[in-house]
Amino acid sequence: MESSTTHSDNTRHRGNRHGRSEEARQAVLEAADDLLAERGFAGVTMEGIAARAGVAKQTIYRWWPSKVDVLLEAFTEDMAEHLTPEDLGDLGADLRVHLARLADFLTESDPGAVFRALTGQAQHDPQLAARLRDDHLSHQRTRDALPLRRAIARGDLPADLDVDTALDHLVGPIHYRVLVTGAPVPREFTDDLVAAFLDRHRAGPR
Amino acid sequence: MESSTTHSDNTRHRGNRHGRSEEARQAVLEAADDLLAERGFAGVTMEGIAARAGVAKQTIYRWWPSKVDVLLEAFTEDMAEHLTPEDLGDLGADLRVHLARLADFLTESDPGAVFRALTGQAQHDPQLAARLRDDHLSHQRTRDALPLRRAIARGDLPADLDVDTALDHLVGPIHYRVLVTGAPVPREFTDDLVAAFLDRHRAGPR
Amino acid sequence: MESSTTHSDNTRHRGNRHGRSEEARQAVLEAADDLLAERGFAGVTMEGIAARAGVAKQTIYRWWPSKVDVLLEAFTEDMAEHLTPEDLGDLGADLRVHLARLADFLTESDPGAVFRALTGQAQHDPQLAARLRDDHLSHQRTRDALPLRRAIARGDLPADLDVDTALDHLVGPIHYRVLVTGAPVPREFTDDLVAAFLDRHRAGPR
Amino acid sequence: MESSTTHSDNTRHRGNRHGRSEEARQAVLEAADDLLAERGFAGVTMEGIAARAGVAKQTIYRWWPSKVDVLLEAFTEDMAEHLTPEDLGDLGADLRVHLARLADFLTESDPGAVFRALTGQAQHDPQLAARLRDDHLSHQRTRDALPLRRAIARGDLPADLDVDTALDHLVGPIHYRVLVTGAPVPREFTDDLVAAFLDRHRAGPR
DNA sequence: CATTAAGCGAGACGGTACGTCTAGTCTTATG
DNA sequence: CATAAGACTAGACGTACCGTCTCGCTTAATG
Repeated sequence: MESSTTHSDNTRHRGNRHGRSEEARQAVLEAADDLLAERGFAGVTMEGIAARAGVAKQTIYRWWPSKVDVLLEAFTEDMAEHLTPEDLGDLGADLRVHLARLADFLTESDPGAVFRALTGQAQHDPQLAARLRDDHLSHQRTRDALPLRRAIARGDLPADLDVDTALDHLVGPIHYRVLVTGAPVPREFTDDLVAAFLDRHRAGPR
Repeated sequence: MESSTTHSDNTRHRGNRHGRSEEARQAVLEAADDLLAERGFAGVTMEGIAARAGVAKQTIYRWWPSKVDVLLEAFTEDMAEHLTPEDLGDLGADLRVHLARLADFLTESDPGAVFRALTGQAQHDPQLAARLRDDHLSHQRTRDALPLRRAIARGDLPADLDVDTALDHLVGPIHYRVLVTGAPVPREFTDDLVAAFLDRHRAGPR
Repeated sequence: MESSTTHSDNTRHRGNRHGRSEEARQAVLEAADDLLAERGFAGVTMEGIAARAGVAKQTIYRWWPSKVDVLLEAFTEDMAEHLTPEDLGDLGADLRVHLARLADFLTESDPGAVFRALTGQAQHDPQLAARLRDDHLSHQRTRDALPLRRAIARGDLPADLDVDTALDHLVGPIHYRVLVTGAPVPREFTDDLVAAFLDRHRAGPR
Repeated sequence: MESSTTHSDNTRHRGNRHGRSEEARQAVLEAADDLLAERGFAGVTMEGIAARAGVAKQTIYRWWPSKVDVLLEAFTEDMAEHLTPEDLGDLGADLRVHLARLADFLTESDPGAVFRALTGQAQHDPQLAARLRDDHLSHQRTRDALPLRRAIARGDLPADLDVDTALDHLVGPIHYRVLVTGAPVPREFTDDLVAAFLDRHRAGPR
């Protein structure tokens, strides 16, 4: 939350040679988030963000190339702490909790809505798609994989498990419902995904 | 002015008391398709379609409410015959072939690109999402389900199988790769999906 | 005042394939005039004209390249009938009346204010200067010369009079006061200009 | 870095408690002049001057209220020595030389171009008009009047001559050509103005 | 000789207007 | 009566300057 200003007094600067105004930055990110929530992606415009944030358009263009960059930063800031799976010491429990939280994040939360919008826009914009993958998705997949890696370390899963493919089987159907069919993603659905995964990979060898 | 219309009368009407011009309709659909292929979704504009099709904007608005409707109709027309699973008499074979064709359709084909664009846009537009589901997705899911229903009829799958959930497990990871991670979807991946499904549901009765 | 529409009913069209909207044209010209009168040249902006005229900016740009073109057209329309010297049959009387009216036009009238603004702007813009000269000034000088030409025809002035130079002597000091010194241009001043001219050119030969 | 500062200390201060930086002042004036010459009045912007002069915008605003003030100062500095009529002891000769130099100044010189631009801008800005009159024009008119006043003192012109009006007759047509018609102002034209003046005012007493 | 205060370059800020683009509506003449 | 043509209102786009505001540096007179 502490921007890279050199001084550390309580007086908030409003933009000068030390760098940008943290105040303006926050106002822009919040305005973008609010507009997305209230009016949808098409309702997020540079003019709208500027007006709502009480900021000049040029200030937005100075720091963000486009409105998706604003949303991307807002998104990154919002989630950060979210969606890191707990370590309950049990693969099944870890996965059940994590997938349920993932489903909830994607379908219910505000940052989840931003994610859906950005993923939608990424279908039209390969550069955005790449940025989403590099800046966000790769980290999330690393977090998603934690329960599997811990289970492998414990010997609860075979050491040669194809983790990437396993993740796709686990989270793919959730994203599919969210992005394509629009069907709800209840706890039974995520639990069943975990059950299918455990059936195959843990029951087999034992 | 000579477009590839399907009918072959020598007298081409251009819109009059006989009803709408098939010529104009085809020109619009093709122009929209071409623009999507050449310049991406943002490059598809009503003005652009009209200019390219040699058609007045009003003519487009008369028959289609928005540009996504044009794309939707072009898409529907294009796919129709695609993606109806064959009946080889064997569940595993049916699914393997079908999922491989689905993956190929989504990642390689022109209508697949339209589908990705429309699904992307549907994230911003709930009405489009509903229309996509009603006009297209529901039919596709019915087709996707055919191998499962045949297997149930044959007794190769339990009668109480939750077909919807099963479909989500089968096609969800494919869509996830296509829409989210951008990873390729090779034959091994789709075959593995089928293997996981068969392990779980056919091994049981054995 | 009758624009070049082909039909002649009383129904005012609002822009279609027959051509532009006369309604919009008039609204733009009036708005520009009003703004110049109320807020000065800097207060005349494309956005301001559009807002005041209840017209889209694009409509202005469609027909006029810049705000000075709008003012130029407004000016041309406004003056037309003005400043054609009467024929009283007497050189002195003709000139005295005409110069007095010219002075009044330049210092008091609304179109005179537009003329001053345009002439001011022409100092920054050679193209505007050329257009002002070609479209307006040359015609005005032809009108200004009428009394002289009639006097020559009557034999009241020598046939070899340098009319251009004579005009400069007559109207130059008036413009100088208006544009440079800002001094008032009373009737005595214009009458004196005429007296000086007559002293030299008519009194001499006789 | 070597600018033409008037003081000649070896240590050039760059602005401190002793007062403003002469270096910065000169750089600003030169930059404004250069921009006017190269890009016209519209090309003279505060940002442009600052960038070209290597000076902060604030420094300009600290000393000049607007860009026309910068130009006005540059202009005043440039002309000063120009356009003071010589005393040849003969009214006709004095006037002929002076008007020719005036015409040349207005049409050919760099400061003449600045004068035209400022006079143009003054049509849009009454405050600038007043300042131009007070700071510059009044002095110039005093200088212009010198030959007349000397002739009056010598008895070559009537003591009750209306000097102001006489000046308007002499220099008005020149300014009119420069500012309005754009016609050239050759020596014959200025000589003829003098001839007309002498005819009227010197011939009388004869 | 350290302090202090003014001028400086730098540059971010809230704004306004620019000129362009596309959306979606409307009107008319043609076939 | 559907069409091509195209003018219309509306509003977002991204850019250029405006004039204001810190900020940290430099510098010379003051204490």
